[in-house]
Amino acid sequence: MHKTELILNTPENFNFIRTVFSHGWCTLAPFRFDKEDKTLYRLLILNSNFPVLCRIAQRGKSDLQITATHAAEISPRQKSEITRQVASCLRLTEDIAEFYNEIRKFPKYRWIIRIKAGRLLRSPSVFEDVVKMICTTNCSWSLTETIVGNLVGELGIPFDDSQNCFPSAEALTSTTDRFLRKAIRAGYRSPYILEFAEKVANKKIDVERWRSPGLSTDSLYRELLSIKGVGSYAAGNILKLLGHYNYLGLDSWSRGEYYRIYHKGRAVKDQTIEKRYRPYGKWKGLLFWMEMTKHWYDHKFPF
DNA sequence: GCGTCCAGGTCTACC
DNA sequence: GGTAGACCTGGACGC
Repeated sequence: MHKTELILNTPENFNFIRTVFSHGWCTLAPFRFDKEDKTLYRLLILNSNFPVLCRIAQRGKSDLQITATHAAEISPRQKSEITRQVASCLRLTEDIAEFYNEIRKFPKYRWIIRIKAGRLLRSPSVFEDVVKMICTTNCSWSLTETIVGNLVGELGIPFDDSQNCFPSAEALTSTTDRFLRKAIRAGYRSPYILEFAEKVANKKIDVERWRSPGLSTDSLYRELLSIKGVGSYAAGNILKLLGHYNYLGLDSWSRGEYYRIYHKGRAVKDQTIEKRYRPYGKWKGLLFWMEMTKHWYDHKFPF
């Protein structure tokens, strides 16, 4: 195996741990976080079929150190592709300052600026984020981990005996509904995953384009809802990973947190929740998520 | 050990 | 546009 050391500069308002722990993605394969060493591990794919294991850790105040392990020498272009993918996962190029400027007007939310939170970890590809989001619907987190772990273990390109990359759309289309149900345990989500993978593999939709700047949030939301298995919860949260925060993406967990924080556990209509966050405009989805997960930062990350 | 309920929803049919 | 019922799985819970 070959090793390559890379340095990634980070913005002043970036916090590595807050970003890794922004939601549960860091526990889903092929992400892995070592809490002892405060190190994020991630398998990346270069040139469609060349796996690279990245060990990502804080180095000093404003740098990340990436230790890439790979089976053959890599070119300068491949090195820059590694840093590009890691930067994209950690949202390093996203201008979070605009969000901070907006919430600075509200003293109760200044804690977000103080701890440099607000960047949400995402996958190297939109395809992976969408598949994973479908796998979070209507089930426990442990089942999501099982389904994603099985997808990676059964269909991903192997890096070594114990670690695989996230499978491509093409790899998923080579399977069957029965395989996804029985071997992957994806249940009724199986035809949804298969249909989405087929659309991507056959280039009927170009989901990676969704990360392009300047796209209309509402048209992206409608496009997401047209994917079978993606409803308002999934679409709202996929949008957050695309850098659009206009939708709350409510689910039973976040509703429960809202009821607990604002209504002593009593259920209220979704419209009531929407109304509370309306003043925050295009940032309301991000602000909602930060507020519902504040206790993770105060106490302990639950995953 | 077994049955029931429900969890970080969505789809379809029906009104 | 609103609602009811079906849908996979697996862990928690009561008996």
